[in-house]
Amino acid sequence: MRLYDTARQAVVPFEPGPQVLMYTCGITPYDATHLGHAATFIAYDVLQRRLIDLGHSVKCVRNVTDVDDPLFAKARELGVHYLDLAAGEEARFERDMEALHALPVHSSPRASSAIPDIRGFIGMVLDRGFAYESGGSVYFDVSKFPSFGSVSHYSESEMIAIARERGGKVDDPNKRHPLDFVLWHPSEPDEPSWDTMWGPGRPGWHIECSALALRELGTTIDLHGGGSDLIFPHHECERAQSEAATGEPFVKHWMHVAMVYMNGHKMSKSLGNLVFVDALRREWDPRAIRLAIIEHHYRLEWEWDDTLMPRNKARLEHWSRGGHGESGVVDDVRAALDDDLNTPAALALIDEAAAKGLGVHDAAALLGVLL
RNA sequence: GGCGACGUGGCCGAGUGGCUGAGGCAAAGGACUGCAAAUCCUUCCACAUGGGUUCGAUUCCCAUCGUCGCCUCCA
Repeated sequence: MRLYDTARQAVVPFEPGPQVLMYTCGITPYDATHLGHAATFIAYDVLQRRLIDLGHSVKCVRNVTDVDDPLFAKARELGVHYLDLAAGEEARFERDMEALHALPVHSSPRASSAIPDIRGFIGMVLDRGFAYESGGSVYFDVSKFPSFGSVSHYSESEMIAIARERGGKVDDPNKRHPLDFVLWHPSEPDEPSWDTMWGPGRPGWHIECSALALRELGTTIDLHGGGSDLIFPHHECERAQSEAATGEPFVKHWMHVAMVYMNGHKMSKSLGNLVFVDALRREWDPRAIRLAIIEHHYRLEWEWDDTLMPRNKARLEHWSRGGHGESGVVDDVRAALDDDLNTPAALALIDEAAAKGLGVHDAAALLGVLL
């Protein structure tokens, strides 16, 4: 199968061994799952299904970021403990994913479960000389890592210029280099804090994924994913610290899922242009929601609009009318998926077969849609 | 500013180096109806702009313009 690799900026063969090690960045559970989240994880679900269909076993880890600023802020606002908020939202996310018929992932480790791993991981980075302590924080030393930027393809001078332009942490006097990022930093008074040999505090944003990937999957993983908004800085920093810690390649293949738009803008909480999965599935068959998502190619940005659900409800009914006899379209669907996960083409093939009155149950099942 | 994506008829949205071009919605006309709705039939309308490559481009390349995204909150 061929997939686009963000780091190589090209569609390249993706030919993992019998067991595929896969890590996708999950959610920060402080609010309901919206279409953008669903689209991301459904894309990886379709990938997983095809890999299993090809005979692989897939070990997919999807973390839950339950130690993070937006979660603390929301918990503060609601007056609840951040872990209570996280547990509730995580459960809601799981229900949404289950309703959309997503395969269960191998594990969904929480950042809060990884503090000992993070401590050890930071120790590794420090021991190998890629990080330094300063002012109660531990920073990654970007100057020691020349290939910083090779995932996102920003040059160092560009990143510095941007950082300087935006102000903020560039001028942090504890930093040696403006692009150095935090591995560990002191907590605010009302934030959780853990003791370490370099001082009390909490993990930096990127470190949990590196520590969890190492803990659950080992030094080198086959495929790492997430939303395209995570490419920089998150995945750039993650790769740097992981390779610094282990000395081994971190990720063989980077796969990012494009953003979903609504009313011409990226679906985001600040704009309020959100469609929540739990609200949507009160009104529509979850299979139709899945179809509405995979009607789009994972790598292209797309816009949510009101015609999507009626159209895909009709599509679902159309497909269901065929008999159980198989049409031979399954192999065409496989070929479409192997071509950079071309789900729009796969749907078109099935539409066509269904229009001829052929059975498309197996082909639909390959996409995670049980008729 | 850097990087990236995109720009197809009123709207959404496939697709292809060659009589130019799915499908859906909308609209118009007709059939049907007591009148409508629904349904069915028919019709209308497009490949951002300028170059280049080519026998020939909407499709490939370059530039321009435009829209949008990312740039340490974000799937």
